[in-house]
Amino acid sequence: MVKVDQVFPDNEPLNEKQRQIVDAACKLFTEQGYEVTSMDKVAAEANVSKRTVYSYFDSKEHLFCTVMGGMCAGFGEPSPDDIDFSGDFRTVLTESARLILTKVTNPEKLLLMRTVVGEVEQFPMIGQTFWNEGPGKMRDEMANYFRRMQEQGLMKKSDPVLAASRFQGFVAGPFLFQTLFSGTCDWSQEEALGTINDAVDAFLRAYAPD
Amino acid sequence: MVKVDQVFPDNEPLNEKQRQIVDAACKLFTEQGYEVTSMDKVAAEANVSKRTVYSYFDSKEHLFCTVMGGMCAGFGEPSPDDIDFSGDFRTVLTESARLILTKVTNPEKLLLMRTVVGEVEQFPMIGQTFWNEGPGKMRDEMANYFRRMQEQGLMKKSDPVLAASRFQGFVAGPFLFQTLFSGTCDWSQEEALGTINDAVDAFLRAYAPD
DNA sequence: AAAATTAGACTACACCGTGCAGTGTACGTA
DNA sequence: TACGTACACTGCACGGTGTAGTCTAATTTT
Repeated sequence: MVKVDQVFPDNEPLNEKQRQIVDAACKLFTEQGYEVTSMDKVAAEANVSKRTVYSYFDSKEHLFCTVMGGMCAGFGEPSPDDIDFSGDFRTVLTESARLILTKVTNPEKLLLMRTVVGEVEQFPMIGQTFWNEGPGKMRDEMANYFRRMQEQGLMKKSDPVLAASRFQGFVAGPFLFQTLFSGTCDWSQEEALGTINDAVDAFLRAYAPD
Repeated sequence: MVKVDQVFPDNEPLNEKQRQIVDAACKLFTEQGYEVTSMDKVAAEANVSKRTVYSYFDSKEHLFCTVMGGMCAGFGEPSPDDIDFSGDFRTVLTESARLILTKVTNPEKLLLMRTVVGEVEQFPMIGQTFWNEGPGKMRDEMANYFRRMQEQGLMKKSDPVLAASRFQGFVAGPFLFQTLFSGTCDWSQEEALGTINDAVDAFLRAYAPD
């Protein structure tokens, strides 16, 4: 089993052929999953011979872990580190909600999420990486922020990690659950982004300091 | 493509062999997914010859849709219909949160959820069925309840469907997202159930009438 | 010229779905 | 009791297909 942290071992930029292969693999793996995607399809989609694919990647597993590791890192962008946590509570929550919703309503990121969920049983490291780079990181950053806010008396006392995940669920749940499970969604991307104020207002009512 | 609503066409009880096959298929499909599960494995797990499997199910697709349809129906149990919506707001919310969390922390139901997410691209009907029997039904029942509460002035005015999905995300998000994406969870099942009051209190603060 | 890349054949294997000969069992008939 | 029959089931082999990964000889690029 190839480990995700073995991929991209150095920071050498990918050459053109590698780029084509990785792009094709990203597309096919996220659209069809690991099993259904064959190395022949990858080579064809990349306009490259199968032998060239194998000259850069030892095996299908290796290729899969490489591209998934890269996409998990990409999922983390834009990063919660970019959020300005110095504004007032409402502003920070609004900015955070926007970050969450742009990801959760992005079609490519949704394909990635679906693939991660579908393959995490066979490739546990992928799930760990995705979580650590994406929702887990966001959750922990927000939890730290909530902790500071509570210490300053600007937020109701409560478990910061739990509150942070509740915020994520509160903001993203309505769109993410339906999209993941049913493959469709009652709301468009614009409608989803239009619910940010509603979510922030409600969350503020729940977590305003006593 | 076999449609889910073609499965279990009549209500004849399954005989013993059928039961063995369906049980084995449920186990393997949810543990490994559609592609990795072979009909030979199903037959072996069911202690039945492959020929017998094919005497009851025309194809692998047919078997998959049958067992997934059955499991989606099973996911709906216990049903939101069983909730007593006549109690006060807090009681109904607590009961609903318990229903959600017992499902979301149930290992077998988690395997089913993961499989649905993973295969919904290849089998869209499965996703529809799962949604309609499970989270979608719960959401709509709660939305109707919220609408009635708002009409009676017992709940803050807001989009009932959105509020219902927010409730689901608020209650289940902290555990479901991490379990689905990373394959692990920071909280045990007991700890998750222990957060019900916290969730209900916070939700009540957010949606108390003006 | 040397290195990279190509197309395509090839191996070894797994899988889906079928065909078939033979076994076990229940039940009806002499 | 003895026989015959219907029927479900088994075990195994097989055709056709798809796939991971290798090999080679030719071609292109540097």
